[in-house]
Amino acid sequence: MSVIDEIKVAAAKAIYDLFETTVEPTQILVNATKQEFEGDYTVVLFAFVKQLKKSPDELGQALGEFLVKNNHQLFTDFNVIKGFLNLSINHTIWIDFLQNQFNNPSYGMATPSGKKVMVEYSSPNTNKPLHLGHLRNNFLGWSTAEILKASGKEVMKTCIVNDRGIHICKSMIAWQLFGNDATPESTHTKGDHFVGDYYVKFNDELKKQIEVLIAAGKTKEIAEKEAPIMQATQQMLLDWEAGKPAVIELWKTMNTWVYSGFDVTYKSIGSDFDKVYYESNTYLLGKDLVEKGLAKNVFYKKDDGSVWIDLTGEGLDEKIVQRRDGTAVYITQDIGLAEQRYNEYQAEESIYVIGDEQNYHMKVLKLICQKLALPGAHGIYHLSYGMVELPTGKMKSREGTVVDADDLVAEMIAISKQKTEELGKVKDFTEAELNNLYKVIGLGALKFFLLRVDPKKKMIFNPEESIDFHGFTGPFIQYTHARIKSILRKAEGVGQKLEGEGLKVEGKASDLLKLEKEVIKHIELFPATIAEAAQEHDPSKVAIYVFNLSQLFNSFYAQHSIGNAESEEKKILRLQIATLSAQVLKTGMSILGIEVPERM
RNA sequence: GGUUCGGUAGCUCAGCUGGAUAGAGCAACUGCCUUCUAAGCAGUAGGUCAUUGGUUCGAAUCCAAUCCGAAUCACCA
Repeated sequence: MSVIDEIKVAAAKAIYDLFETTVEPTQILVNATKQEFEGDYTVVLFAFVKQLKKSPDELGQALGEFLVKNNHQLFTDFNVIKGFLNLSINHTIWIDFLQNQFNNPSYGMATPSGKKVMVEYSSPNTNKPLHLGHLRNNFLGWSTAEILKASGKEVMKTCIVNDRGIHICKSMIAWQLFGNDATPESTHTKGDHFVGDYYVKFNDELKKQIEVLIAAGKTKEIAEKEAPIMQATQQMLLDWEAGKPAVIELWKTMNTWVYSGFDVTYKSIGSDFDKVYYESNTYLLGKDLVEKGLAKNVFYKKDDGSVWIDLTGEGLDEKIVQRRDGTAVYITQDIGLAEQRYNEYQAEESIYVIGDEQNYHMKVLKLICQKLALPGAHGIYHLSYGMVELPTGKMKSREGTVVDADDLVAEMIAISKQKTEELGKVKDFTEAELNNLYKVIGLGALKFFLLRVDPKKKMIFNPEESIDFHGFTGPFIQYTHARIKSILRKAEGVGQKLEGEGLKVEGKASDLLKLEKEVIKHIELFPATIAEAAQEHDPSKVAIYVFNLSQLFNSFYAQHSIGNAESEEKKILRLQIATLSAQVLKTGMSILGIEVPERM
């Protein structure tokens, strides 16, 4: 139990003992005491003033006296200021905590609860390379999954690849027309970029053909439909659905190219999946659910044969679930896939990491699943994230303003290389060690930048200014970790003492210095932070936490010598603080998907 | 037009289940490397928390209205 929880329980008991009034511990508000007041944690009293018919000062005084008297192992002192009961925590609490945890490599990890969660993230199109928006999606999904694991859940990461449909046929047609049998190998191009280039070529050609038709007097709409390249694409989609061997063969070949490219990118950014679904396998799902829905009167049929659901009662619109020709629409596939995944895995929560442009779609999806009474419906959760925009506005592929994921990663690594060389601290590293370090720092900066803000907020990415290596950044935390490890290496001789009998407190606990205590207190909040981040599906909580811990440790470091502490006892205490700080920074960063180097 | 989300320092963001004098980072300015890594630390300056009203001991936080911005409301996916 965390210290804050202990305070809540003690305060609830005190209120019961003093006033014979039952108050739930969760109703008691406990905050960190503001710097300018004496104390560690503060109980806010106003909430109980009416209920207990006491003035805030009276109540605080009575409660404070009772708590200090009856919980002297927890509290040492108190003061009451304007309705706030400030409590000083017994230093032995912090020392004991430190003694128990400093050598625990899994500190912060909750015990497994056996509860299953599925996280779907990264839903790439096989006609476009990954871009900056995908990076936010990938980092968010991956990190959310790790945070859930750390909070005790069993997590399955999944991906759904959008590998079929009219847009996929576009790059296939363009390759047939303009490819001249070129391959990624023959052109030395990464497979996903190779295919993506043909998608661009398709659009260029289409534009030309439309202009010709418009010049011949057609309207824009008609020209778009009648353009020969578009008609060829429509035909190819029909051929694909009919399973025409030549088309399937081409489709498979080009997909292979794309996947080999994606693999390289996913590997470099650390994304992995326990299960990958392909839309070409799932796009026919959900049809039987349409029948069931009709039977249950959840859906209804219009005169033309199309099937709909009326969600106007929920403040939404009418939504089509099956076309008049009997084919399924996008949302129908999603319903079918939701059902299939629940049947396969029975996750109690199913998290979809998808951009906020699909808020409406996801709301409808969940509602329909609930109305159909699918077993997993209740657990559907849309982890909605805001778009990543450039200072010039939204990224637009037509205007060439899309920030490519591979390019960006390469640029980050180049910047970290340049900065590292300027500082010149790791000149003895081997070539391989250096390259690894550049990658760790560059990717760390990028991931931290994309994860440190609230997922649901849209963010602006300024390539020139956004990526800094100072302040609230990944490298700042990596640096703090590296510096701690340097100290620990130099103090290796006292390692046995650290792990042996440990620190003797013997009534000297009261001489915990302010910054020593502040660092320990913050470390003590780590499990609660993970639990909160898991609860809210919000990695930024962890990013902010590790940043604050780094700041605190750096202040501590600047003010107090660790290796040359005033006494042997202090030295051991500070080494333990340093050890546990490094441990927590490493764990915290690792669940964000960021490595921390031993040296930098 | 309907729905949803957002508006906090010059910039990027925390804080939002109501609590003490609204916090960080960047940028600007001052100091600190002959003792553990200065990718650091200490400090100065910078705010009508979009606006107006309401709820109450107390509002950046809750409610209402207004203004501004975004997303979405396809027999596309």
